[in-house]
Amino acid sequence: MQETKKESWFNCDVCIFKQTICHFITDEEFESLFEATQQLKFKRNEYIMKQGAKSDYIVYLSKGRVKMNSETDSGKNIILTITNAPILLGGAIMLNDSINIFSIIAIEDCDVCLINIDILKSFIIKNGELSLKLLEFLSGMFKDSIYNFISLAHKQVNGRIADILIYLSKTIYHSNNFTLTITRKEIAEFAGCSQENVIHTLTRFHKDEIIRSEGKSIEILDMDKLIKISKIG
Amino acid sequence: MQETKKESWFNCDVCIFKQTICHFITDEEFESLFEATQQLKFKRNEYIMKQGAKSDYIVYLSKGRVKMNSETDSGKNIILTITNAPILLGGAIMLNDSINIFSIIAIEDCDVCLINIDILKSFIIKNGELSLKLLEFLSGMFKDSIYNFISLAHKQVNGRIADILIYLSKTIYHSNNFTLTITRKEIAEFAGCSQENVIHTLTRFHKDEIIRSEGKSIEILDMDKLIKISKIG
DNA sequence: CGCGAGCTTGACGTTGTTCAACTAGAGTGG
DNA sequence: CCACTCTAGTTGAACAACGTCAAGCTCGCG
Repeated sequence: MQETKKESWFNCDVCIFKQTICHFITDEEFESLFEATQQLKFKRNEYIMKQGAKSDYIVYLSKGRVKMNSETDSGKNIILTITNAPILLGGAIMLNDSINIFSIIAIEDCDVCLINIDILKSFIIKNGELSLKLLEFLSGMFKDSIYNFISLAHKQVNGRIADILIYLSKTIYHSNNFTLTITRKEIAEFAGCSQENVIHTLTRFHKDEIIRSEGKSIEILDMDKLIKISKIG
Repeated sequence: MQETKKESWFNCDVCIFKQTICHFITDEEFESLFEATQQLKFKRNEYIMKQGAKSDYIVYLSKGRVKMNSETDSGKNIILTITNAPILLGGAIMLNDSINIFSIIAIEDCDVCLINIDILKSFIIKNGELSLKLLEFLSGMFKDSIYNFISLAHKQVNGRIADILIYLSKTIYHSNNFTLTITRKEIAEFAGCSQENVIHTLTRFHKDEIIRSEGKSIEILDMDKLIKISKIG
């Protein structure tokens, strides 16, 4: 986790955040926002935003994949959702008070911009189009969490694992044949079940020739069947 | 579900939405927004906003209590959260596209204003402070859902029912001694378990003198114990 | 080589669902 | 006034789903 400011090794010109959000602000405004922005690199398992802590920034993830993690006092974890770049992730600002109710943790090497909320807020007040765009952006991050919530509540493990495999393939790795960057334990935390249950389910899917599962490598052989399992629950 | 426009039987002067959000817009702007606002009454079990449907309004709940409900193809329901007036509830606008991913259903008689999104959007663009306030308001509605999600994923039925009882007492009915306006089936849908399991758990709590449960009437006798059960899971 | 982290397997007990039968109260119609 | 029906709530027993535990495996790394 190293910081290199002013001498940006990120190319802001290709940044979605700059292109869409900052499209509405002047060059000088962008400069002052940029001055107050930290550009950081995170490695796997490093905290980008910590549950329980105050944060005065929102996170723009320009490269890599992260998990939103909630941990109990007893040390149990659940993963609200997994997401990948490019995306804007707001912790505190979206939740009305300044304390994060979940953590954002890198599951791969990530490039991140931490954008100061106060300065951004001052622009929002001056610029309505910006705020509308921001509203759209930030709200998007909840959608996946809610979907996962619904999946978790409605379905049992078979269906939930099917959902997760479909989600990983379509939204996270963009392929039917992908190499996991998360552990079975993390899949279990995502599905809200035990690690052993994940493994049992995966081997069952493997035997039924719905997927090919070999260590970190997973290939979806029969997407239709997987969707059917997801629908049944 | 009857409509009475222009001759408002709601008193806008005591409306939180008007006081906070509309504080930032002019009287004329408020008038034009008011013209495009439907004031409606809903009875128990009526849909205020329907899952799968498009909606071009956000919901201001000025009286009553509602549930956010998600239903599967197979007819199973889960309740994302229950909330009460006064509160602003956005469906589509918060979720980046125009299709509602859950329903909002009255669980008691409700007074509701349906506020046109397009007109509101035009004010947001013109007025940054309004949009900031709106962002805060709308984001609040997700907080409870996320908390419930975490409870559901982390805990087993004992802890989830404890969570729900605490939530109902503190946030919904504002008393340790309240009369339920939802059925056991709805508690089950809230807790993500079967109706029988809810009843078994409630009678267990009753026998252990943690609560007094008599039909719709519930009294929390030992809040400390309930909190302990919630923490253990 | 030895160690540890991640993964896998099967046995077993707990938790929770399903099912079926029963109760209580509210509304309806003769 | 009494049947009747409908809905909500309740109970217990059988069964399935799931978590826990314990043991062993594999692979990368010092």
